[in-house]
Amino acid sequence: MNAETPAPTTGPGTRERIVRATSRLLQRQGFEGTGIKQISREAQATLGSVYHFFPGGKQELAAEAIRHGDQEFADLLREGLGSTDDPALAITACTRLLGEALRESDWQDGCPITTTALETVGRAPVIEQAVAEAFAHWRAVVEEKLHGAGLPLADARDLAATVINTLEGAELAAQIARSEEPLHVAGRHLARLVDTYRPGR
Amino acid sequence: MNAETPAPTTGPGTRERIVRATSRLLQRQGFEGTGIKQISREAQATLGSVYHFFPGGKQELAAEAIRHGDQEFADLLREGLGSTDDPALAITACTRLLGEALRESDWQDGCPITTTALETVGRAPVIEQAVAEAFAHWRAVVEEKLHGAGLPLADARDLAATVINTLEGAELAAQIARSEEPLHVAGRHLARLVDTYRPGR
DNA sequence: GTCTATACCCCGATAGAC
DNA sequence: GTCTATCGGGGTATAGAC
Repeated sequence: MNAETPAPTTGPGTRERIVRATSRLLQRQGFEGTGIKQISREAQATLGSVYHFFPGGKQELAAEAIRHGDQEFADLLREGLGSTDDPALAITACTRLLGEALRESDWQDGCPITTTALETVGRAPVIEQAVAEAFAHWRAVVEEKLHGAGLPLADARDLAATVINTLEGAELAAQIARSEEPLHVAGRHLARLVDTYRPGR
Repeated sequence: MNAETPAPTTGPGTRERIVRATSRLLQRQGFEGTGIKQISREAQATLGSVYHFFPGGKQELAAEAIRHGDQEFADLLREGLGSTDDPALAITACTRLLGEALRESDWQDGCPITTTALETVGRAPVIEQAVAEAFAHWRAVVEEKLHGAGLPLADARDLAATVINTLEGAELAAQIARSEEPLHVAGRHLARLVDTYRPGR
């Protein structure tokens, strides 16, 4: 069923190096600010290889990179949410992880897909689709945590949306201010909000 | 003190047309996706005029456009916040205004500065400065409303940050989903959060 | 699958006439 | 202040050898 048969002892194959490099560049420079030549350079692949794997050009490549960023961010959410049973504390754990990653990258590595998402609203359907799926995925991860902790499904769903949206906004603010504080404040407020929906208070 | 002496009966002058066109284009296409030639075309000005008024080139022009968008967004916030004394209801009024504007523009006109802000993090100081001032301005507008409604100053300050950040994230989600719902959910959650800080409950 | 060369276009910025 | 012409470089994408 799987057509891929990579060599056993080598590192990531060409296709994967291209996707990874694209994901990182889109995160830091956005779609319009990133060139395919730059991608091929950073991925240590030739331009011919890029178009061999992604005949749809820059848009197809960006859509695949968005899916890569989707998984990356979901992994971070799962790590934070899995650190404790308490749903409110679990969310503040996420804000802490996000703040640390942001500081360590000198405030460069924010959400891996937001910049590209904004640049392509209403003008690149394949990318928009990948973006919409990523956000839905992240909301589902949070919703599952909140519902699993005893919150009614409808509340968990709405709260998950606001959790993701507030994390997005706070991460942007943290990048602009070059400070983890907006994320920490968001963590406290989200925890407080979630607690108002808890059965046992 | 003021060097400007515009003709009395004419419309906006060349400089202002350029700034307005730039602001709209940055809102919809971002910094890297917008060309100076396109700006001069839409502003009905020549390339020479653009560089006459903005010798610092694209960055200086973008910084000025950010300041324009700053005022625009602040005006919308003041309109929403001024619609009622109740601070929680005032915030939901803002989400309603944002949702209407978004829908009317076919989900194109989100926050006027976010895309450019993200694209230029850590790489264009004059733009970053204008962006930081805009966000501080918006937080101050919300903070004043909350403090004026009786919230302690420290609470009002922190809440204002989360209000702005959540509005940013919800607006992004609304553009992606092509739906006002994320903004409405954000409005309900923010109102609920603010209410937990109110003295009289 | 990988590589080079290249077609064709638009970019930001400048020069200098009017 | 306005306008046109142009410079040098980089953009996406393709062709075709190996």
